[in-house]
Amino acid sequence: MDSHVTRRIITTLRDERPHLTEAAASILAASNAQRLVAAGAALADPVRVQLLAVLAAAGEVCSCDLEAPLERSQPTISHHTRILCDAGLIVGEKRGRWMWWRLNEPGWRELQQTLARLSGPPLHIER
Amino acid sequence: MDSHVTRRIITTLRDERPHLTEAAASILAASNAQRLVAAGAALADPVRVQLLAVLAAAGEVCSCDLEAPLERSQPTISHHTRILCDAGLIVGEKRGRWMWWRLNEPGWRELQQTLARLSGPPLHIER
DNA sequence: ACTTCATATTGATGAATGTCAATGTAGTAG
DNA sequence: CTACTACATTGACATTCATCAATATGAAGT
Repeated sequence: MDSHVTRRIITTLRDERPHLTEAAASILAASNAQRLVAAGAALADPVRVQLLAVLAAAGEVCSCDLEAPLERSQPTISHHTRILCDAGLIVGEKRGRWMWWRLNEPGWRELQQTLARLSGPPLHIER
Repeated sequence: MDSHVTRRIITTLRDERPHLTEAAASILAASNAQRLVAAGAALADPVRVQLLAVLAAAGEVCSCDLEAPLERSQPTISHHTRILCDAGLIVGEKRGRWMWWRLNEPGWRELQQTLARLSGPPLHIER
């Protein structure tokens, strides 16, 4: 018998406790978890983190100007910008032949909210 | 020195533009970037994110009670807890033969500060 | 039209990663 | 000491990923 399992628990689950899965879902819905994983994967590479730092510093940078600071080939830069874009962390705008990238503030806000909810002071960030 | 770069283009780089690298470093130091990459890698797996959600919901859970909700073998659970622990997102305490895991609040705080700095606080977190 | 430049895509390759069975280690109880 | 339990580690395998060369797309200028 598994007896002692959890210590601090949400009131609704205190007695039941069969599936921590449900309690976890109440904190992090599946769709949010999925986006968080994508954001994590985007942040899981030093080149991409450096890329974000460059954008944070310069505000807006085109792809070709990323090759030098990141010391990667053009296809590799394109690969990384795509991953960051898909994760919602940056957005690109094509002007002429240049692709201008910048941080996507809404994406960052959502990420930080998800992390706040997870790391969670058991508070009500609640709508 | 201009230091505070804040987000919009820095005057010193507008014309010069040789090294975005330095401007990026002023926003995200190498050691912080490294920790961010580790945290990102830790969050880049759905099983680990689920594990974090379980801990967030239950407060403290031992390894053996993670196998069922995560639907993974014991070695795999051990593998994931190790990665999350190395990333500073969880901490474990051995009591008896059980390993009790919980979220590591300082680690989360640091991560959120790094993200806030990267995402371009319209503010002055300024040091 | 043609040329040039910036970017995206494809294909290939070596490296990293998630998974589990098998085994090792340590703590508890008998 | 022996047996059992919780967890960690090792080894092997399949998958994913980062990288670049080569090629394709597209946009602007001549």
